[in-house]
Amino acid sequence: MASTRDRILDALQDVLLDSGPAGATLDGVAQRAGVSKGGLLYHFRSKDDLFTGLLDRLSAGAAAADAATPPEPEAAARFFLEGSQSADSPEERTLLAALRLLGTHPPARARLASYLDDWAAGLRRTIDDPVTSRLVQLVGDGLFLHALLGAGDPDLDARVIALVLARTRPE
Amino acid sequence: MASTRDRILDALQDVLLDSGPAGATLDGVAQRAGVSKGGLLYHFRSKDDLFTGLLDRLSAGAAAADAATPPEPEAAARFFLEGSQSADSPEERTLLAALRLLGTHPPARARLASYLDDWAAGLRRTIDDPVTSRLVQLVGDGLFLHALLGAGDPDLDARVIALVLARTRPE
DNA sequence: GTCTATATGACGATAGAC
DNA sequence: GTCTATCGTCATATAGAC
Repeated sequence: MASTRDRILDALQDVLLDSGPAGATLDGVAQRAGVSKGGLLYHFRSKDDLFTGLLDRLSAGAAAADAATPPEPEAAARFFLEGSQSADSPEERTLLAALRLLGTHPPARARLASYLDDWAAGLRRTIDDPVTSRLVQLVGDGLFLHALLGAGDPDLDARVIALVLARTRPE
Repeated sequence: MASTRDRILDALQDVLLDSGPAGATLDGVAQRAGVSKGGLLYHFRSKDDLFTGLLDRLSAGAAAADAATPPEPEAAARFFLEGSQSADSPEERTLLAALRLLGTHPPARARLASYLDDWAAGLRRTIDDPVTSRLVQLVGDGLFLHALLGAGDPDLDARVIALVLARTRPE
C-alpha cells in the first residue's frame, strides 16, 4: 500500500516529466496526487522540502543499482550501458525527474553528481582496469544524455557498445 | 558595437547561469541589460520570444563549431573531447545557459538535440569509421555531463581520452 | 525606441475548521 | 490528516507618455 507521501512524490515525478519545473506548482502536484494543497503541505512543509524528498528517493535507488550490478566485468558493463539508454524502470523515471530540478533547485546538482558516482561504484568494483571502467561510465553517460534529449541512433550505438564491451574481456 | 538586442541576450545568459530559470524574470533580465522592462518587451514580444532568441543564437554557434573542426581525424577528435570538458568560450556559455531552459521552455529539448548533432557533424565528416566517430561523440558527451555536474577526475579522464584518440589513428 | 504605470493573474504559505 | 479560505508577493503583459 503506497503511503500518501509516496503518492505525492509519484505525482511530483509525473508533473516534472511532462510539464517541467514550471508546471511543478504545489497546486499542480497536489491535484495530481489527489490531495489538496493543505494536505500536501502537511507531508512536506515547503516546496524545497518536497524537492528534497524526491532527491532522497533518488539516493535510495543508487544503492539498489549498485547491489544489482552483476559480478562479471562484461556483464556489469552491459548492465550499465543498457540501463543508460532507456527510461522505463521506476528508478529511471526518478532520475529523469530529478534532472529537471537542475537550475531550479540548487542542491540538485551535487546530489545528482553523487548519484552518478554511486551508480558507477559497481563498475569500479567489478572492472579491474580503472581506465576501462571510466570509459564504460563515460560512454554510458553520453548515451544517457542522448536519451534525455531524445536523440541517438540505436543501431550505431549498439555497435559502439559492442566495441566497448570487447575491452572488458581478458585478452 | 553590440546591439541592444544582443545585450539583452547576454543578460539573459548571465541570469540563467547564476540564478537559473527561476531568476530569469523579465525584470531581472531587463535590469541586468540596463534597459527597462518595456524596453525589453519592444525587442522581444514575450518571454517565450526571448528564449527563442537564445536558442537561435545557439544554433548559429553550431555552424561555427563545425567550421572550426580540424581536418585531421585525431586533431578533430581532440578538438571535440577537450571542448567537452570546459565552459570558457562564449559559445559554451550560451550552451550552458540554453541547457537550463530544459523543462521550462518545451522547444529547448529538440533544439539542443539538433545542436549536439550539428556539433558532431565535424566528427562524422573527418573520421571515416562511423563507429569510432560515434564513440568519440559519446565519450565527449559523457565528459560534458560530468563537467556540467561538477564531477569528474581529470587525470583518469585524460587517460580515457588518450585511449580513444589512439583509435582514430590509422594502424 | 525606451520609459512609467497599471491590470491581471498565479504561486507559496498560513490559519483554522472538521 | 486532510480540508477550505485567505493573505501577501511577485511575475507577465498592456497602454500610453515621452
